[in-house]
Amino acid sequence: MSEEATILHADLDSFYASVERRDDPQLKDRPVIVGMGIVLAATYEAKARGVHTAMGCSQARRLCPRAVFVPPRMSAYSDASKAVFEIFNDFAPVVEGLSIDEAFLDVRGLDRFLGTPAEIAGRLRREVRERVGLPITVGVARTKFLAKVASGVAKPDGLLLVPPDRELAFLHPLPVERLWGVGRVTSEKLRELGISKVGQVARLTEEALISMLGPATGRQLHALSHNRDPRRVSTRRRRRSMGAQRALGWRSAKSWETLDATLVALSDRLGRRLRAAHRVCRTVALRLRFNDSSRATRSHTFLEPTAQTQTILAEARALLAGSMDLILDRGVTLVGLTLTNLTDDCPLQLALPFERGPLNPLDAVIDDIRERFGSGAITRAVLVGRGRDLEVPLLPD
DNA sequence: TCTGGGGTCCTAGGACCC
DNA sequence: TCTGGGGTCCTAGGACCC
Repeated sequence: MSEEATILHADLDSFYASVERRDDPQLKDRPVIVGMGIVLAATYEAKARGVHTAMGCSQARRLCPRAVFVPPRMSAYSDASKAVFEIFNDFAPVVEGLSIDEAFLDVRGLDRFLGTPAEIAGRLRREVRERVGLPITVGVARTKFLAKVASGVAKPDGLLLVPPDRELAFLHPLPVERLWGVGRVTSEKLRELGISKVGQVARLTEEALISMLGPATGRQLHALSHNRDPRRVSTRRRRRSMGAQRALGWRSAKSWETLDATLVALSDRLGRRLRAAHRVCRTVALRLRFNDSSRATRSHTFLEPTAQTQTILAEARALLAGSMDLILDRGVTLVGLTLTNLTDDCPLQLALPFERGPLNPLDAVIDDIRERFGSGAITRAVLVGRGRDLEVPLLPD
């Protein structure tokens, strides 16, 4: 871990709404809200009036009558995102995208070429403004966590560097909701105990936090409240699941034909995405939401991975049929499919017994494949692990 | 304050294996 | 046959993130 603040967290402000404002000069001086039905993004004038994402549009209109409502244009946002990430890549050798509109950049060791981290952050903001026409906020700190907190505090259109000797003085007065992993439930638990500031969390022992919030959350909050975050900036890990869902509207009866048509559409969409990504899945999960806001998940794991729409659809239908009682009882408002246990769709995949021993297991696997298929059979190897797959370049003998 | 669509990770119980 | 210890995989639910 670097001793200096060299990690940047760059986050586009009100991304969708800013793109709309950039593309339509008439929106310059008015609050902009993107969404149909619910709010997907809102400019800061609208947010100041209490509008936030996932809020119903009718309520947003009441709170902010002057706002212009715009339907989303996903392809425009995707293009803008690509242009911004190109700039990110000009500024740092390692860029870790977190979503369509934010990324971590590690700028250590670039002083002589590009300037100090603060100078780099300033230039990055100017470039994004000039070349793509969008406002962006950048936080700079020694850890990923603190860089993200810094950008959150500096929003909108800001730049904030937290010097290493000011970290805890900056962090401890902030509300607990700034900690990564504190959402509605954890925040309520903490506030019931009279804990509302990060500094108060930092004064608790790890054992106390674990007994209050469970091992994972307890350990994480203890570490973060002391700004202990050893994660390095690294290029994005592989996706571990792929999903699609459809809201069916509220409190109206749905026919089985409607539900089945929804499953057909979702399976088709996911099958296409899976094949386009050259991946296969082994588990299909059906997700349901009901009139009373309760949820249920039903899943099935195949023996062999698949990317076929028909296989996915058949399993989705079986899972839906198995949930008939629940659906009749509670009324369904949302249907989703999630595919997990994703792996690469390799033309040849072998699972070989893995024995511990002095021999490098990868060498043993490679030898085995060469023995069976000839020495030219292997062009690349992918080690499938829990968190990420590792691609290993192989040199010919 | 009941709401979209896309994700990640954790927990816990049961089946099964050595 | 019973009991113990250690491990993996599957399923279901939940919290959290943008």
